[in-house]
Amino acid sequence: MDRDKKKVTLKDIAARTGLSVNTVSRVLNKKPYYTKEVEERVNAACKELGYIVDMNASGLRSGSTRTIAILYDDLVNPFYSYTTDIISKRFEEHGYNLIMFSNNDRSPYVDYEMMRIVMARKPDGILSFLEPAADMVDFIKETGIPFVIFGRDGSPYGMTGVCADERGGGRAAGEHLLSCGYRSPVYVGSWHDVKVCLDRQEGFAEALRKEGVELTPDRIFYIREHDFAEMIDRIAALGADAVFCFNDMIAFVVIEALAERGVVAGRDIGVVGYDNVQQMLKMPRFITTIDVGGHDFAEYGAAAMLDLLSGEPAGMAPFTEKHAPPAVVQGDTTRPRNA
Amino acid sequence: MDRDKKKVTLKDIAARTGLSVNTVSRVLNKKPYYTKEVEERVNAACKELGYIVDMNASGLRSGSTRTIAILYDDLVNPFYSYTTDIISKRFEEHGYNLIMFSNNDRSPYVDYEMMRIVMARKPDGILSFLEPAADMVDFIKETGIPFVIFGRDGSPYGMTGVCADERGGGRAAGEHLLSCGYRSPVYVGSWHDVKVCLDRQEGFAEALRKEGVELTPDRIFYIREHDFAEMIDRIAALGADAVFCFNDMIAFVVIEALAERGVVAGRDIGVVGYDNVQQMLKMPRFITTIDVGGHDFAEYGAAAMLDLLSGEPAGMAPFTEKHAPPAVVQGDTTRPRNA
DNA sequence: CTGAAAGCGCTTACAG
DNA sequence: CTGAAAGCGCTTACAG
Repeated sequence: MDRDKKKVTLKDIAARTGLSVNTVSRVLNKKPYYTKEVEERVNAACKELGYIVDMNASGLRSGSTRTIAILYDDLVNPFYSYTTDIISKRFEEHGYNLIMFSNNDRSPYVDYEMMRIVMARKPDGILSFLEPAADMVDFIKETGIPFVIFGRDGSPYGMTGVCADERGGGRAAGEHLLSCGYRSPVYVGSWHDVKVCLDRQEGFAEALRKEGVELTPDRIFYIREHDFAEMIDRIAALGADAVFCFNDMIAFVVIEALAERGVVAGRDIGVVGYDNVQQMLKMPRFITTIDVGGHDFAEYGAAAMLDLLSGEPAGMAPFTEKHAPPAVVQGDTTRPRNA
Repeated sequence: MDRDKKKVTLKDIAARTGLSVNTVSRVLNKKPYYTKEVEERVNAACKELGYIVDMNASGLRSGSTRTIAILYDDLVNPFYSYTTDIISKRFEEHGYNLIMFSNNDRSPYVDYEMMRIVMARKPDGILSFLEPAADMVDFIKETGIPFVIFGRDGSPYGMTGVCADERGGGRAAGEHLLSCGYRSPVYVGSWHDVKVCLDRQEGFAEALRKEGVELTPDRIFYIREHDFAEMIDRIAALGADAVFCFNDMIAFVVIEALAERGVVAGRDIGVVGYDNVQQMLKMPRFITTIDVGGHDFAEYGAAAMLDLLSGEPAGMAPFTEKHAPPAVVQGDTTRPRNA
């Protein structure tokens, strides 16, 4: 293993073995037609010289870079980092590496500026935690690159999306709050135009309506579109007795802000989040949340992408058909109230 | 913007403008020597045809791929995802993209198998949350690729490492536990051979010793090397009244396991973590932990890498010289005891 | 200021 | 079964 400071290329292996670069390449890529003896000579020389393939050169010629782009807005949310961790491991097993692209929290959308940077890397596939902007849908399809939207419904775009039963999750949250005796809840979403956000909202409203509680527009907030302090003030002013949040990260900041006003979650107000990130972090249970089965969900997303990459249609059964529906995980932030 | 399904290359722009690919390339890379008129023609054609550079081809020829490799073992730990998020944003501003490499939690080390896969991508720089394995130090140096170890001391390897005052953090934890009246603490580290883990341990032991409390070997555990259940049993059997954990993620599982045995953190036993991940997640404060200033720390790491990439020596002042020392953040998991 | 040629390190046809 | 040639899409010297 006497490696040189200068980089070792196929040419060096060819010279060392007396073979052509062509043959060396064929052996390393396990293409048919070479003798056992040649194979051993090549492998010995590679080991001896410390040969490492250049995937950039390989990708340029072959058209496949063996990379997957991951598009996200907030890696700190454990829902994303947990999913990314699992997905990256699965991809690495298949010889793919992940390239990360953050939209710097600008919006919940993949826009042209972002796609430019992504396309410059010529990924074999794109896994996005963001929905495509309306004017990007055709662009993305025309690239011909497998595109999987994770945690978002793909059907509005005619794309492969991996999501769970979002309405069902919202309903579960609503039913839980009602069963605890909360009668005056509000919803805190992320963005008004993100479909999963609306799905959870509608499922939530549906469950409330069934019991005669109306989720009127003044009880619906989008944290990314409101001034935060003002939003908290209005929730307090409404005399809300419960908050259903689009996800746990939103719930955390809401709980914190309410606490600063002396309103304690679980005691003075009920709070339900979504995603069960405390389990992903192996934290002691704290928040009442909706669990969609994060581990299986991530695996399912990885499988969807690998299917597309192997040229198969994304004809997977929806996640909800093969897995348990979203379920309430009871924490300290909701409790039965004296009616 | 009538883009074609087939990819648009410099050749197409050259044909469209009547210039050579050479000139087009020079304009796009803002190399000196071209007229304003040529520049405008090139830009118009690029926009019209939807040209996007191929960074693989560019990197192959120029020798710089504009990518940074990130090496990690556990992206779910918010200390890593938070840092990665900040670093990736900073790098993207400078035209670099991140490629992720997980060692699948095998060990706290970068080994040859991992470096092979990394090197195949020809990154311009490597930012590692893992220390290099002993036999990898020379190999890594010989690559000539800027290598920054984040959250780890680089000096044992003669490499650039970004870490805070780890001994000081351990001391702070020890002093805090003593000041609360805990007299019989244990330490739960990660791996016995990771320097920061030992540094925190030694700082901790030092603070205890000063007050006549000895951290004997039977009171030191490494979670990655012990059977977990057995470790918890032994902590209970020792009659420990406090636990200092290497980081918050370890503290979380320890708190959970103790709770299952009816030992409640904050009530029956004091627990101190490290990193203040609850703040990174904007969660309500829960655990007592040591804060090193995560945001500045990440920025500092990004700056160290960017310095190296621009050819400057990594002659930065140690993080601790320019920032506040590690400090205790009081949570619910420790409280003053009746002496 | 612009262009023709060479070459980065591979893989892909195509010959033999 | 192996090799010589071409080419992926760029950028880098080098001419003019």
